[in-house]
Amino acid sequence: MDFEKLAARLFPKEYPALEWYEERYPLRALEKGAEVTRLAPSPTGFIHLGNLFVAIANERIAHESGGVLYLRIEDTDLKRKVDGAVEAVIAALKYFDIQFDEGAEIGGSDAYAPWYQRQRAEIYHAYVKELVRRGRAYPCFCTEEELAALREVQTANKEITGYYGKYAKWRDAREEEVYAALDAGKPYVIRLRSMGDPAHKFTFHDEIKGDVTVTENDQDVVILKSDGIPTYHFAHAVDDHLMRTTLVIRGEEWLASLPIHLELFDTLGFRRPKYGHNCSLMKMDGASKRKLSKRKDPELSLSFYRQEGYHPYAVKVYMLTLLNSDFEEWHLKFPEKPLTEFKFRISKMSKSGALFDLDKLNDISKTELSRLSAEEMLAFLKEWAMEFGTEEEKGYFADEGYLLKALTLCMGIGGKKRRKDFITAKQAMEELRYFFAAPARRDEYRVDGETRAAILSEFLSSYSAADDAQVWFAKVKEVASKLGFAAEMRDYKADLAAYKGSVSDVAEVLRIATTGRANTPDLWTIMQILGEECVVARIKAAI
RNA sequence: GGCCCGUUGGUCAAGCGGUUAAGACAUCACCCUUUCACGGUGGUAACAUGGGUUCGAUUCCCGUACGGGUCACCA
Repeated sequence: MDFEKLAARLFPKEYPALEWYEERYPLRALEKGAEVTRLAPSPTGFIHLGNLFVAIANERIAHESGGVLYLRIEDTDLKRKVDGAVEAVIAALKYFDIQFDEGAEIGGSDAYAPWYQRQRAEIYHAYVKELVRRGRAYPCFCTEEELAALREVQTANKEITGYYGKYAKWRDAREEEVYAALDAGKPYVIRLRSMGDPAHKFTFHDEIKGDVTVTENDQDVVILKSDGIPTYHFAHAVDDHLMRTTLVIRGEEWLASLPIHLELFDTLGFRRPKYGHNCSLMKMDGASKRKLSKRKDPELSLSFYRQEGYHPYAVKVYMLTLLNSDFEEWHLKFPEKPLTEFKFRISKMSKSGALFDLDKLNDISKTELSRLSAEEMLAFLKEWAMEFGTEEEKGYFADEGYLLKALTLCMGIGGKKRRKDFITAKQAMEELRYFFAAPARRDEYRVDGETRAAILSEFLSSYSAADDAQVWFAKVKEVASKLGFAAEMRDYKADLAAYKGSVSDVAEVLRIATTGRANTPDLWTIMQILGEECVVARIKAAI
């Protein structure tokens, strides 16, 4: 077989010599030890927690080592492409504070562009042509049906499935056959002529998994699809080499195809990058664990967390606690320190998959939200409400001073005495509702209507917004004793039968009448914020 | 099914041949308290399993079980 002739036939176009690409995309001038990492999503428009998980690891390692994080778009599969997906992915990652240095739509250096694989077709062709010329790649005219039939036979014979060795029909096809097929205009793919020996196993050092045994690849994998676009495997090799990636951190689902990638790097004469295959985030599905899936877990998409109003910082903190086991302790010790000061290490990443724990995320969210200053909280709530809130909720921001007051005095935001009432912005807006709207009663009264009316009227008769907290509560106690409730909890507990209830029952009636709910922050404070007129009106309405 | 990876409380996890086997979340009890939230104190709860190696194995080796990943012209 005349490979030179075949290469010219397959790729009539003259491409620059491969050395030209090496010079066009030179080694990056970075400090020793600096890692170049990347995120390479395919534009399906869907990005979930698992993607963020990997993204944070890549970002931390690149930036902590003084390196670079870039964004490449793997749009080689037309079937999966969704319009506007790239923008959606970038927006989602930006929301969670993933800072790229360069890449698609990032606006940094374009020295290693283009960033979309579809725009890199010529580069791939130049390399494939060279491979054909060297006899290391060849055209294959098998149809999908033929390949499916082959798979069936192999499965029936309990052999390894795939296109390899004696099953690689076009691997050593005669020249006439190849040209006949070409002349007939048959569609074809280009395959790698693998030189691997499946009997040969070797140890590969993975940055996360440690030493793993891998078997040499002997599959003549497709490197160029019939539409002239490379498969992931080939694009990975060419792009990560030319973009000078030093460390590839990706999901462990890629570990199985590592032998292919290694052979590709080697036959192309590229220096292999380091690899770290991290475990996927898992989720309980009935009684068993399984990795997060785009299709099955829409509630795990990043947009879901935005809609719910989880604070991006909290999500990031949670991801980091899963990513590096000692992060949680560090963050507990230095809650004020910026996350970037934590010594993130790839070696501290877990080898086994972690189960996503919503309880834990919620706890972290409450804590982080309670640490926000009132102004930060206001800004956070506003941003969320303007995008996802109801019209009513948007209206809460008409008087920001009032909302700020409610947040500070009542919810204890930004103060010393912190409450942890809120998990999400969505929930916070619901909790804040009674500051703005007449209470829709959510919780039921426990005392009967008659007593209730008596309590409320009695309270109203002496209520004054000018009273301080002590005086106010003393008056509530008076109402209690007047109506047969214990003014002191101590007395009540000592002799349950002697009273109709305690002052807490009286307070509950007042609380529900003014806010609609049995559980709220300090009632006196709430009344101070609402103002006398409003309180009186609400209580009257309740009577 | 073949190949690869993993297995410490319900969950995330420290541990790297000798420990009363950390810590966090969840859970339970109590304290604080006009409710809730916060905070405090304490409790329940774990080395998958069988063999080795060793004076001694959670830790090292082998098998078994269980869980996960992967076997495309998808990434």
